[in-house]
Amino acid sequence: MKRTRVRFAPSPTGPLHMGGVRTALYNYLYAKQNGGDFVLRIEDTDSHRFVPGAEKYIIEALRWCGIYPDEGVDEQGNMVSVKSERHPHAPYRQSERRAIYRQYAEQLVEAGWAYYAFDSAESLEKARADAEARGETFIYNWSTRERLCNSLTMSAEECAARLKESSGWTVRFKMPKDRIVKMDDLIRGHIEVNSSTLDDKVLWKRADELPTYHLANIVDDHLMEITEVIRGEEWLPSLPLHYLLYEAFGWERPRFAHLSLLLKPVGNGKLSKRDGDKLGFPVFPMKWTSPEGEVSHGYREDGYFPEAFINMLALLGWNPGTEQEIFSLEELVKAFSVEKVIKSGAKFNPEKAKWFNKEYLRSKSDEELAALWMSELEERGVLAGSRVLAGSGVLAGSGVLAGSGEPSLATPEKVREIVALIKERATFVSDFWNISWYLFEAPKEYAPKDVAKFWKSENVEPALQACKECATGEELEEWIRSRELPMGKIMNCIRLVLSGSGSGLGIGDIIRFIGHDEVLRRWETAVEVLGR
RNA sequence: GGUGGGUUCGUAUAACGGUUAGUACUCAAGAUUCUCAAUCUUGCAAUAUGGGUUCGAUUCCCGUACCCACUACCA
Repeated sequence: MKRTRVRFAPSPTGPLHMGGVRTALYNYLYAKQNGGDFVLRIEDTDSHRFVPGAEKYIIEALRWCGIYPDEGVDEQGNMVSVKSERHPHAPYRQSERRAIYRQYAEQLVEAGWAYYAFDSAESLEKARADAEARGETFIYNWSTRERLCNSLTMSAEECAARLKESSGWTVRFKMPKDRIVKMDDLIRGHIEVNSSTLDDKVLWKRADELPTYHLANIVDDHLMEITEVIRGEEWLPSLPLHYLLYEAFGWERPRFAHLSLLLKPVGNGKLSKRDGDKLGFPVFPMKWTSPEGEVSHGYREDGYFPEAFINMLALLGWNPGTEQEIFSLEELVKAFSVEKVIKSGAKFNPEKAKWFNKEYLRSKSDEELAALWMSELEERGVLAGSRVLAGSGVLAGSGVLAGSGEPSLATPEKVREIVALIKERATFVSDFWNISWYLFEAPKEYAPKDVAKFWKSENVEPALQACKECATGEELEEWIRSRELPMGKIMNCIRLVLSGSGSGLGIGDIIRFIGHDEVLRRWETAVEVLGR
């Protein structure tokens, strides 16, 4: 049995988007499930579209997701250029492999599977325009190659002379006429295409003296002993070419699986960078700043847990056939199967992404969540031991957590207790503050709508009296009940005083955290601001 | 235009050719609570379309419509 080897081969033309992450994930799951290798290869044969930083971003993004390539990337997160036991197929960047490809292009020409073409960009453009004028479509293949400028239409001498000139040349694949190419896809099943409809694809580019994707890809997949190619659907139309290339080289071909595309949440079409910015959700795993300075959101910075992100992505276009929805990476490795990958494109649903994060958030321990929240609390200056407000150098004195009666700051212990109280109400750690800020600071203003509703003397007087006499939520309830006063109205009046609005945590909980003295202090402020 | 792929509630999806077409998200209602959130219960809501094969079709075949991808010396 051959060892399973798959690869993820992105092009560093920009940040990896979530569709790319999903492709990488499926490859990774497939490799691990079969005890095989997951290789990362960088396909940078397009020198014009190269974007600095993109490669680094891709590697970092995969690491954030917990996807570590077995081959191609070293422990420091750099692409490997030198062969070693761990990385026997180095280099893994195609630009560093340029010397390898040339011979294969020539081999194909010698074997009659390809030919040299000398047509200028202008002449091809003209041919296209002429065809269009006649209402036809120009296609460089069996139907036209006899009339164009290539090694098939000129003498060997002339061709040799042309090759010596600096004018440049390309190598084109000589797509056979009328061959039914029979293909099999792990996801889509059997597919047949008549080769007559295909064109003579350029294999070797004159422009930068590099192979095109098609050549480099097949050569590298062969050299790197790839057994399964799992890639995006956009490659399906070139699958016949790739089949024929394997045949031309006489190589055993890998098995193929073409993944459907990720579609935008509304309307049609594939998910693009623009949609995210427009509809307010990230399409990238991490924040990305383009060389021009344009910033795009990332799941990481927006507060998503990598496990939630990965889980959500895994179920977008695949499901195990059971009703389980929450999967760890290890569970995904066990449950995944390419055959169950959905054929049709999946519209991405940002709401569901949030739901996943919420699920993961509540499954985390209070300690872990508290730890994640600490830096924000520190910046806000409400933490015991962090006296200085970030940037301002002002002493933090507004913290009022229960204790001595003097304004006091939150201890890690308190923070953990607060987290336990609020985590079920949050989707992100960044929601915590909005939910619980009034446990750390006294409200400075009061929601007008709730003031109008609850700040009435028939509520205010008993509410104040109750707060003076009771130290806990239970006592308060008993106090109100025994006097047969309207519970909701009185409680909301108190909540208004304590939190500045008519909605939020339970009164008992608030009092427990801020203490009785602080309750009375907040009453003083409220009466001052709102009158009686 | 050509070639290929696709089509089950709004979204993601389930259903050996036999199910009251299931589940989750969203939404709505009710329960609960001092409010909100959470939670629980209930509800709304789908097999694109026309033929065929079959005792029986979401499932198999053909046509149509619609959507997507590809159609570069991009990947």
